[in-house]
Amino acid sequence: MNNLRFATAVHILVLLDKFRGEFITSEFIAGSINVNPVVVRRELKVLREAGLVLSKKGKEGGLSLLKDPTCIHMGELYKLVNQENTLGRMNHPNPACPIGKQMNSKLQSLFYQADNALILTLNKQSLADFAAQIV
Amino acid sequence: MNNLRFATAVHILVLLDKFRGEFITSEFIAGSINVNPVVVRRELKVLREAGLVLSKKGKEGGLSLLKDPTCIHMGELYKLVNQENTLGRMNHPNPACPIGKQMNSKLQSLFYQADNALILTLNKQSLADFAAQIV
DNA sequence: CTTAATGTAACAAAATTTATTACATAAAAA
DNA sequence: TTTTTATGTAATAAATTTTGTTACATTAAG
Repeated sequence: MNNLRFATAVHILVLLDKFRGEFITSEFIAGSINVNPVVVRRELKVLREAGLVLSKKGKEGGLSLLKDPTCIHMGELYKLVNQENTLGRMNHPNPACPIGKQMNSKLQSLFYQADNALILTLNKQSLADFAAQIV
Repeated sequence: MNNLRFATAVHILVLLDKFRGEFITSEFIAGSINVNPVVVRRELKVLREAGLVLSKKGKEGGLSLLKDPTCIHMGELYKLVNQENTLGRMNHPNPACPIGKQMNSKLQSLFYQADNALILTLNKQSLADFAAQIV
């Protein structure tokens, strides 16, 4: 997760929360985040497909928050934008090594536990909670 | 953390644990992990500087576990190999945007909380615990 | 019909990560 | 003392991932 996706997704959702009821453009969002609009649209696709966001095409179109921000939890969002293991990738150990060949199955369960614990922690905070910190 | 560093560090330490008392070479470790020996030595540098590992140069040299494996905790190890935020990087929002300009300080504290929770979870498991799963 | 928006593919550029080569240094053993 | 075998690390190359950009199809309001 050495990327900007979580930060970008949160930023998008906070803006949508602050402009609840209205439609704002990806251009506007991109201007606030300071990235290319296409990057924003790519992230919006994920949010839309997860049912968090509504998009309206054409003139007077734009984006709008679809789901209740008190029901959008940060862990859920993290899972959405990060499909990989939080603790990173795994090697492909030498199958001829009796120790190495057992490594990945044990790492996998450690990674799984860690991901779950992280998501549970993040789920304690909703988008509404987070956005409320921003005046 | 979209890299192999944590998996690599754990693998190294498990091998050192299994060969406790002996010196094993970075070449041997690399052979088990299936990576270049230089990658292993780079990681060993971090482990050595943190006092986990002892290295002996020259003929008959190699690596050996220095610290008691029941006192090496996974969270500590994770911190060692991952200096960045677990939840990723942050954008550089437009300072002219009243919402955007507040984003990073709030994200920073969320990131901090998440990192702490993750490390606490990982610290419940020691190297000894982890290695014991591997016969 | 014009205008202004999303949606996406295709490609380019940048940044990060891993692999490799080369060689200095150290220490044991012949 | 010389040879052998290790670590340590710099420098560079290659691969992969991430982000940026361009282009254009599609959609809908006015």
